[in-house]
Amino acid sequence: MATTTAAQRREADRAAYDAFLAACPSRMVLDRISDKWVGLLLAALADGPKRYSELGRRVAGVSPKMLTQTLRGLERDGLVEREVTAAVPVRVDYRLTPLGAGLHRAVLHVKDWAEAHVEEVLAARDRYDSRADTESG
Amino acid sequence: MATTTAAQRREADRAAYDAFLAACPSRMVLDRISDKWVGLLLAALADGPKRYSELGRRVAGVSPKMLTQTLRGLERDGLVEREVTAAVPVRVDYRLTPLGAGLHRAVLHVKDWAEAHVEEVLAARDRYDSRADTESG
DNA sequence: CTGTATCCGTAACGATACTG
DNA sequence: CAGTATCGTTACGGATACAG
Repeated sequence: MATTTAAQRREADRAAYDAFLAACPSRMVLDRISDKWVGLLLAALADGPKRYSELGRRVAGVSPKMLTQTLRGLERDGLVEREVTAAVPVRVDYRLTPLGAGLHRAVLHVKDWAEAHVEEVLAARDRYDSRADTESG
Repeated sequence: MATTTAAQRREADRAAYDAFLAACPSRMVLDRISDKWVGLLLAALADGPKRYSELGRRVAGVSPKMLTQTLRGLERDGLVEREVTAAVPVRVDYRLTPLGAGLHRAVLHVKDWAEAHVEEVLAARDRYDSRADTESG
């Protein structure tokens, strides 16, 4: 009965592995910041609290659904704080918590690396693509 | 004819915005590391070169397709190097380039933050979920 | 051993309309 | 203003079979 070994082995691995990942802090955070809008939102909130609609304008292109959804996720993780002011038109402000600010700083390191090395990456990309062209021709 | 203003405005914004994002270094890198397997591969390669199948085992659960696809993306960006040894069973090793090692270090900052603050995040999450339960009850 | 090509299911995302 | 609910699409990831 070794005919399904590879597939079943992978499946078994994946089970144990998923459990492991659920407890893996870096994986959890990587998942968070990999959300399409999280990085933008963190940046948008970095220089002070913003209203819901203000955020909608700052990250240009986000739908209400994704804005709310992303904000909720961030709020759940204690990264942003939601403050409701019960005025005539309701007013809601979002702000980074200290925790959220910390994450933002960590992500900033990645951003710094990116800005410092983007040219090298782009150059590598060009080289790779040219090579691919050459080899197919 | 202002009935479609909001939608069309968003669409227009998104066009300009996508162009902007394409040139945004941090966005580009965030997109890279948001690839489900990039983080794991970076970590797997951090302590030295590995063979294709070795990587497959280290990141337990990855399919050949995703392994190759991710490796190719990394190689294209100059983050990993692929070395083929034309032996009887073909042998292929992958290693981090200096560029790739640099990115790994940047991501490590995020990992460090994650490990330092995972408990706070988890606590926040519990609090949020309890609150949600309470409010619906 | 090291991939490549194909098919398929899921889940993320986006657009829209509607509510408090 | 600040969301929520629903629907459609699409792109990502996984399984499988096959090739060099």
